[in-house]
Amino acid sequence: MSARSLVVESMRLGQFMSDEISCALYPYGLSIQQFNVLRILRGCNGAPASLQYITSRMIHKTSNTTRIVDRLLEKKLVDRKPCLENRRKIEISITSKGLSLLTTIDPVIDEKENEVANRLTNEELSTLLDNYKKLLVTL
Amino acid sequence: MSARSLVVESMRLGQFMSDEISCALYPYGLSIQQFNVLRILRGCNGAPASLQYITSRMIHKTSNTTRIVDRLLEKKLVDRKPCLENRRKIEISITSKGLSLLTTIDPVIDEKENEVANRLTNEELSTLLDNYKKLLVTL
DNA sequence: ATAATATATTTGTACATACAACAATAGTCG
DNA sequence: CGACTATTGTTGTATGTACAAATATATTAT
Repeated sequence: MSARSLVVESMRLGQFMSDEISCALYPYGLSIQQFNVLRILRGCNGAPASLQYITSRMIHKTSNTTRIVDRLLEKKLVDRKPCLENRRKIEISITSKGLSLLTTIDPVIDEKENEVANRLTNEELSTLLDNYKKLLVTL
Repeated sequence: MSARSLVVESMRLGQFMSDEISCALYPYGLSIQQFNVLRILRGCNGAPASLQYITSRMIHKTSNTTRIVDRLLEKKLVDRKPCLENRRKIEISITSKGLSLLTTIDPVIDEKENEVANRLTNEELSTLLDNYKKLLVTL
């Protein structure tokens, strides 16, 4: 009985978290995946990233990074250049417009994240994250 | 720091669970949402369900139930009839073909669910589900 | 009874997901 | 070099997600 609940409730919680963040992002015109890509790029500290690298960091591994980056390009939040050393690759980097949008959004997301996390004690939170790790092992 | 992890890791785990189930369903030509709807209908024990009822039970509340039911109809796994008492409503029920497909799939999904759940002790599992409830409260 | 409102479902559009096929380039080995 | 294979990214198609508008019917209030 609990086995089924575990799967269903984990999906439900994941969806809930996703909804909370999507909702907070709505006023800024970003989808959660677009936001995710922007944060990955910011994490590169100026170094350009390949599509492959971005994909490897995304939550939904099979989502189509090409097209998500296309939309960020249209909004001029990222730049895309061919890589000179390896012409199969492209180099993607966040623009200053992208960085400043993230700076605006950061506190909103932080607050949302804290609001949810505060429903648990620190000990509960740490135990929960430990259990996530046990569950996430891919065999 | 853990607050951000909580959100991201909850999404990651939800995605992982979803992937596991989707993958198990692949040979049967059902998406996870289609499977979900079939199980909801089976739970009705013969009583027909409205679209509204089905939507209320789904994990992704905003998904478009009309179109998911359309695909189940094409596969003849469900029936759709206008409701005589209330002509705005439609009555959806699972067909015997749908029921027998579920019977085939059940053990496969059960095994997958147990495989994941067995990574935790019963106590860990029960604590985890309790914490899910605390997190899922909609304010 | 008519108008206003609420309910139940469908349709439209943009975006995302999942999978597979394709094209271009790079690396390897005869 | 030339064929083979691997890597990197793009494109196509079907399905699903998210939101809003439209349609049809039912209910409520005047």
